[in-house]
Amino acid sequence: MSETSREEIFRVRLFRERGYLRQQCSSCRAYFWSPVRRDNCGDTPCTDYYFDRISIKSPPLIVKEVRDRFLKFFQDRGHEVIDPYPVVARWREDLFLTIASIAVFQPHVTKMIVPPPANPLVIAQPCIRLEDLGNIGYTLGRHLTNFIMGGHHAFNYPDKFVYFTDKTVEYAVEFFTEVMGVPEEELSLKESWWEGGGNAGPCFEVSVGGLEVATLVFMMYDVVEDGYREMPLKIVDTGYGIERIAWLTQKTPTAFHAIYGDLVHEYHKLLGVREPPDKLLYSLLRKSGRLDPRVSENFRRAKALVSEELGLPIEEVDAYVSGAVQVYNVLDHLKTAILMLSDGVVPSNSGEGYLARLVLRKTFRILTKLGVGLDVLHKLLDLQIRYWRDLYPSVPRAEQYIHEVVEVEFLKYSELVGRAPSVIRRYLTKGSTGLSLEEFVELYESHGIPPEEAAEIASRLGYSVEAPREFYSVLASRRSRAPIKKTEAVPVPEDIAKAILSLPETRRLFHEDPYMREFRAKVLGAFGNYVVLDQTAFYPEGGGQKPDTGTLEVDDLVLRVVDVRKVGGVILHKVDREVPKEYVGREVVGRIDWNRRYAHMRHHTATHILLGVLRKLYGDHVWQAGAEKEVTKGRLDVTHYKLPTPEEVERMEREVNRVINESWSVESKLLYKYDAERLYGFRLYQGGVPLEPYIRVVEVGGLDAEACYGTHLRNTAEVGGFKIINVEKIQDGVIRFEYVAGPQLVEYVASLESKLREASKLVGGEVSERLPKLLKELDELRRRLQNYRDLAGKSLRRLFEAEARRVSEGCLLSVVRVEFLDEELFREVLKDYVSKVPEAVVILIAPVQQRSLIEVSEGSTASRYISAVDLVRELSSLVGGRGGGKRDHAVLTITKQLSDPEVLNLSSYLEKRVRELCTSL
RNA sequence: GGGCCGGUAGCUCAGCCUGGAAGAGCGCUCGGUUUGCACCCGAGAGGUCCCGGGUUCAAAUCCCGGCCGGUCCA
Repeated sequence: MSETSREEIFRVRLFRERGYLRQQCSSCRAYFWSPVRRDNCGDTPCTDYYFDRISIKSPPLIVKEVRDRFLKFFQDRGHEVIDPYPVVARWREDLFLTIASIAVFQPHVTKMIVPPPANPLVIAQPCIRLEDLGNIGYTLGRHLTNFIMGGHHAFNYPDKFVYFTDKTVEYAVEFFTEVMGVPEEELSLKESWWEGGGNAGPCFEVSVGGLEVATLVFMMYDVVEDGYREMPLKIVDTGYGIERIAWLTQKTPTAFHAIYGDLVHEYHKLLGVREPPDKLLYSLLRKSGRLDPRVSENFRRAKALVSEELGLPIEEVDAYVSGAVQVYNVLDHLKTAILMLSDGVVPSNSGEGYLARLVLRKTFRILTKLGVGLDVLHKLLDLQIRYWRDLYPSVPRAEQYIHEVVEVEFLKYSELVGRAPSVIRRYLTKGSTGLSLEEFVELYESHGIPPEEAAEIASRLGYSVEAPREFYSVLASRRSRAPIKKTEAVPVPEDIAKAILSLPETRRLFHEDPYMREFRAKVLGAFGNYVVLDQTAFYPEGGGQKPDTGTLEVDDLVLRVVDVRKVGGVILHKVDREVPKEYVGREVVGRIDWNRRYAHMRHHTATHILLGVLRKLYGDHVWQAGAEKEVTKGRLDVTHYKLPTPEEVERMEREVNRVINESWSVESKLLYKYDAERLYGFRLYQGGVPLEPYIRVVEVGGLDAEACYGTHLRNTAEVGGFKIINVEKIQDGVIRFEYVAGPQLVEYVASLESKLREASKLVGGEVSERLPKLLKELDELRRRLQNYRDLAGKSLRRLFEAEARRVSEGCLLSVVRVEFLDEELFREVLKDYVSKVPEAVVILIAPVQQRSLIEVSEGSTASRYISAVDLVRELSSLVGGRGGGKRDHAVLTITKQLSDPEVLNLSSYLEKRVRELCTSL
């Protein structure tokens, strides 16, 4: 975009009409607009904060009041109010969390796949951003990990213009001056450029007294490889900082005071932290405008300035501030965690669950440092849950879950902390000079111990180590930013996918009548092994349901359908042979393998019932994390934080079977996306969010409603029966259920019975009766074997003693031949014997079938004269075989049976040789 | 989804790099000592070294595959 046209965008109607001046900031050189002359752009860090000194007509407003005024303002001006979406962006593949109000409409609306729910619209969207997780508190609340973004949006289509820059700026100025009562001359609109999520556009940053309170983005470009490409859709994307506006009206020393009200005091009390006097905080606030307090150097300077101004010792300022910052962190993080948990996140080691764990662990670290435990944690949670009841309706509904799962997480964290010292000790004994940078990294990445903590524990263990300064940069540089590869498995060969682009959507008979087994259709295309029809009852792989198989008959040719795939709206039948082109246009008769399909339908409907039962039993945090429906069984993975007990599993089975017995009807219907969402909420999207304006909703009584492509039974009774056959934890926070329905249940029982029968046959009677007896027998045999081994050991030892000959002062030689091989026993007896007779040299010769063994063992005295391993090497050159060992113990294995004369020769040679070796010293 | 760490006695762990007889502390049992709070002394029991395969005369140790747990990241 050229400079001039970019400038043009910023020259809006209101500026011309009211004589706003375009000026350049003396500090950041950016251009900005204001009705009066100013030296700077009015945003930090170009100015100090002074919003608390501006006289604003609005009374002090809490967050909820600001939100309501914001919504009402835009509602009065023709915007439809849209209910906020969850903070977990389940509808997006590329995001875990809702980071902005516009995220709600990406990508389906911004890519023009689906129209917006209203146009223009306004939304007060709770958002979570964890980028600043480490900086919370230092900026006194300018940065938060959660906030409400007030967004009014207009989507301008090529053929339908709503409004763009002029109106947007007028709304902003009117809102801040008329509704909030900010004197117009205090408004400053800085020209800027916004980019994110693959889109870009010019924007205004609206500031009041140093505080940026809104951003007005005019999204109009796609970011492409070599620059920008104009979008057909021009979007007004605004973000009003609801919390910041509340801060502006309340003029409290920090945004936390404005957001959390009395909770600030109560949290200080519960955490045992001294609350800093307001005077100190205001002084700090003033200093942190021009200095970015996220830079630790700046933060120190700000505190030094405060100390000077108030005449307080720096240590005191330090103590006050660091305590307060910890409290602010706990306030902020717990609220973020509560919001995530309320929207059904289950903490885990991957996905959005990991982010929830991250936030919680950071909080726990502070709590532990402050010496606060579970009881206080529950009180802290209680206070916030009560405080946010009205503003976030999802919070009170999840109250019990929040308490439970936070406790589970806290206990896990405590275990981690308890493990840390022993882990660090292991690293310290390795190197013993302290901890290297490498080791710090490994401690963090493999064990979750942050460097500060590692250093502290190490120094407690008597090592002087400091957390390396370069740690985080090293860590960051390691993060390979490998692009998220979305290698979508190509369902069909690429050339065929291309070839069918021109074909019309296939009429889906399996949706119109899931019970259709036979149908007539016309061949629209034939590509090698693939056939496209004008309509079909064959279900393509999708939604975890396996595809149908069956036959297609054309004239007298019978094609076996081996696979069915969907590309866009076109359904492809893969058959067992090439289909001649001339078949295009002919009529076919399709027959699907009904037993297979009916089994799929049973397992599919059973899956929906089970999910509904699970959500009823555990709560709304139960989300489908994956599912598969086969002929032999169904499989459902769900998010939950602990393995179900056998009693719970029984209860699930009873509940599902009750639903089956009561013959509930199952309804499928096509609904407009936004109607469906309004009716059922986000629980619809258990299996992902279809990017389509109309959604197929499958509803099982009042129990479950899901967006689903699959084929379902008409009535739950047809499921026939239900049994869970396996429950396991496949990942932290994810539980897998496997189950069978209908006739498969009989198959399952039959296979269990046959296994049991086989086992009974093997043990010779009823398994539960025979097994204890067999075990007892085994025990008895073991005991008896032990007796014989003891006996053998004793006689072996007696042999050593009987054969012992004094060959020299330090050597007592026994050469013993045995006719069996029990290396374990040999070792036991040998070791015991030589440990009691230090002069002993015992040579055991065991000539056994394929493998003869010669084992040399020596007492401590004898091993000073003779090296067992040398002796063995010498022997191997004499009689062959391979072996080795150490000075007091060695083994030689010969891969044949030694003959009696050989053994005799060996014995006399050994005697001679040992005598030689002992006396030569 | 990927990287990294770990799995040895009931518990906490050493041994693994560099292959050669399965170890320590705590706990447990018995005996002595003591009867003041982590007693002390002596003796003893306790092992699928996670599983499977490979290399080797020889594998807890080396290599490959898997399972389980943990952790960091996307």
